[in-house]
Amino acid sequence: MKRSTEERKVVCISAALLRWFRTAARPMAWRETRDPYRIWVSEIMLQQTRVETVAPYYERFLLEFPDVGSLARAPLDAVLKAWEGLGYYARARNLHRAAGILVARHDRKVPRTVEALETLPGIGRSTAGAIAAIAFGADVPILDANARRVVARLFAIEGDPRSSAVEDVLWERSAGLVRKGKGRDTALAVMDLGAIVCLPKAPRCRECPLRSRCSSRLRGLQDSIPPKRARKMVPHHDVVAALFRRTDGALFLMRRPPDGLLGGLWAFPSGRCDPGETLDDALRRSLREKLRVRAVIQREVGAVRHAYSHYRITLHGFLCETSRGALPAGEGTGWLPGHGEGTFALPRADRKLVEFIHREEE
DNA sequence: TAATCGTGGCC
DNA sequence: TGGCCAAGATT
Repeated sequence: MKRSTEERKVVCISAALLRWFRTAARPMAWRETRDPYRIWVSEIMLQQTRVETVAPYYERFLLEFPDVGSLARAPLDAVLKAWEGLGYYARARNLHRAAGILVARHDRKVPRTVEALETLPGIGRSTAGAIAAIAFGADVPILDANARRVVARLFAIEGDPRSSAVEDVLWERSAGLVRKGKGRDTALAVMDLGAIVCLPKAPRCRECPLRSRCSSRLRGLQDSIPPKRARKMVPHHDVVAALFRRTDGALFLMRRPPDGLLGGLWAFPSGRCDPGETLDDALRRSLREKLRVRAVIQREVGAVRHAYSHYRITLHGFLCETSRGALPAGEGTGWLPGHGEGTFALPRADRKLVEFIHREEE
C-alpha cells in the first residue's frame, strides 16, 4: 500500500531528525527550564526576533517579573521599560494583558492546550503550538519561520508558504513529523535545523541529517523553495522632533497613543515633514497642532536614520523653547532626567537623539 | 488577503 | 550602503 510506504518514510525522517538533535541542540537559557511562564515569555520575545537578541532581555525580564503574578501586578510602563529596544511593543502590551487574564481566570497558570493558549492576546496558532510542545510536551506541530522553510523544502512544497492553501499543507506535514511522546524535541529540532543547517540563503545541505530524504535536495530545488518574497518599495520620511530642555537638563516627553507604532512608549513631540515643507516649518506646525504652543527653534542637534518595519525615517532633533503657551503637564507628559535612565521606555530613534545631546556636553 | 508592527546583524 | 531576514499576531 503506497500510503503506508509514505508513512514509513516520514517515521525515518523523524528518527533522523531527533538523532541529529541530540548532538546539535543549541544551548539556550529558556531550554533549561520547564516553567511554562518562562517558556511563554521566551516564545513571545522570540517572535520575529533572533535568539542572540532575546537572550539578555529574557534574563532581565524574568528577574523583574519572575512569575505570572508579578507581571500582572506591574504597571504597563515597567513592562514596556523592560521591553525597550526589543521592538514590536504590542507583544509587551499583550503579554501584560494576558498575565492579567491568567490571574483573573486561569489560577495564574499558563494553559496547557493549544486551544486555550490561542485565546490569549499575543498567542496565535504557531506560538500556541510551541508553548504546548515545549512547556508541556504536547504532541502538537509548530509552524514558525524555521519550520515553514524546513518542511517546505523537506517535502518540496512549492508556492508561497504564507498563502493559506500552502499553509494548510505545511501544518499537515509538520504534524506528520511528530512521533508519539516526542512533541517537545521535534519542535526544538525543527527550529534548530532551520537555524543551523536549513538556512534561508545557501542551505548547508551537505551537513543535513535529512539530505538523503529531502525532496527539494533530491530535485535540486533547495534554492528555489521557498520562493523569494516580492519586495515592496520602502517609503522614506523626514520626521522632526522637539527637544525642550529644562534648566536641570531634563527633556520633555510625551506618551504615544496606546496602540499603533511604538504604542505606549515615551517620545519627543514630533511630526512628519510634508512634501516641500522645510524642517523648521514642519516642526513649528507640529508643535502648534499637538501641543498648542509656539516654539522658538534654537538649533538642530543631530539627525538619525532609522528603519521601522515598513518604512524609513530620518529623525531630525531640534533644541526648542516655547515663546507662547506652556508645555502641557500631567498625564501623558513627562521629563526624561538629564543623565539618569529614569523609568521611561523610549524608541531607539529617540534614544539616539538623547545620545547626541549627552555627547555634546563632553 | 494584505497592512501594520521594531530592531539589529549580515553581506 | 541598502535589502533581507528573524521562534508571528492582529485587524
